Amino acid sequence: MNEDDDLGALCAGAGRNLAEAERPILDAHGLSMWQYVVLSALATGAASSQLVLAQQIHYDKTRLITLLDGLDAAGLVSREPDPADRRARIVRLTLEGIRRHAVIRAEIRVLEERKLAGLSAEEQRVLRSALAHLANSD
Amino acid sequence: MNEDDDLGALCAGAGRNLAEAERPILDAHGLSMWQYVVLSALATGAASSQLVLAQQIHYDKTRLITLLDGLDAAGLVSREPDPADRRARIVRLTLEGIRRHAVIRAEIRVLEERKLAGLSAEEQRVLRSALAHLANSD
DNA sequence: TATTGTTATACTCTATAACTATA
DNA sequence: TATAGTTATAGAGTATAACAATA
Repeated sequence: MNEDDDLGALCAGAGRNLAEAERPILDAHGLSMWQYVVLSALATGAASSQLVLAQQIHYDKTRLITLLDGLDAAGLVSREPDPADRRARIVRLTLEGIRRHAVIRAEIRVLEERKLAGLSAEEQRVLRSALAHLANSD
Repeated sequence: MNEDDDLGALCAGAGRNLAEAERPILDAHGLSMWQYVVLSALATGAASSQLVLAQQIHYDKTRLITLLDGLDAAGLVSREPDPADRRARIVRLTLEGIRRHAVIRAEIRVLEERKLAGLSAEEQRVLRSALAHLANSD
């Protein structure tokens, strides 16, 4: 992976490296990457519907169902009908879901710090800022 | 996509954004993303075997075959037996492959510059350097 | 009539195993 | 015996269509 590669190739390489390193952590907790993505999304607040959650994480609404089934069975998320629109189901973390997500995230943060070793604090700040910029640019 | 998200999520978000923007360019040239990845890998020099090429781009050697079949049929790559080991086939870009890759890469670079607008030259340099570091870190 | 959640189905992508040829 | 390329098959992942409940 070379610095004058396409930007997309660089992002893909970094993302693959991180994903491979995170897999053992998620495996140890019995979660898939997508399930962890759901927990992370819900950690910032409940989703007003499953459709909204699916769009938020760029995932298919039909596939989200089995994903939530697993998290529900594990007691990590709850789905309750929205009183204001009983078609929709509000998805939120349970107390156990909050705790489990915090544990996994902490482990992943430790891993990230190891991966980022060698970069200055300023370089790390620019990296995060630039990636966020790219993710939201048109 | 928020700056204090997991680094993996940030890379995934930036990578998805770039990939979606690049798709129309590749579609216009009748190539898949993986086929472009092959052209890019070969642009830096011929691959001594298909197995080496597969490992280089983190792709399955069995899937690489149909990928190369397509590129071969399009006249963009050639596969010749290695005189030193006739089991292996040396893969290289044809003249047309070199030309086509250069054209596509130029279009992608223009796109990248648009995506990077808003970041200073120094920030862009740090971004590329940090991503290359992440892609190769243990 | 439109939308949410759901299920069922088809399709694509990826991984595994076995075969041929060379070494 | 081991390896490169290939093919065929099975499996996982993803997308599409149709249905029930509610708006």
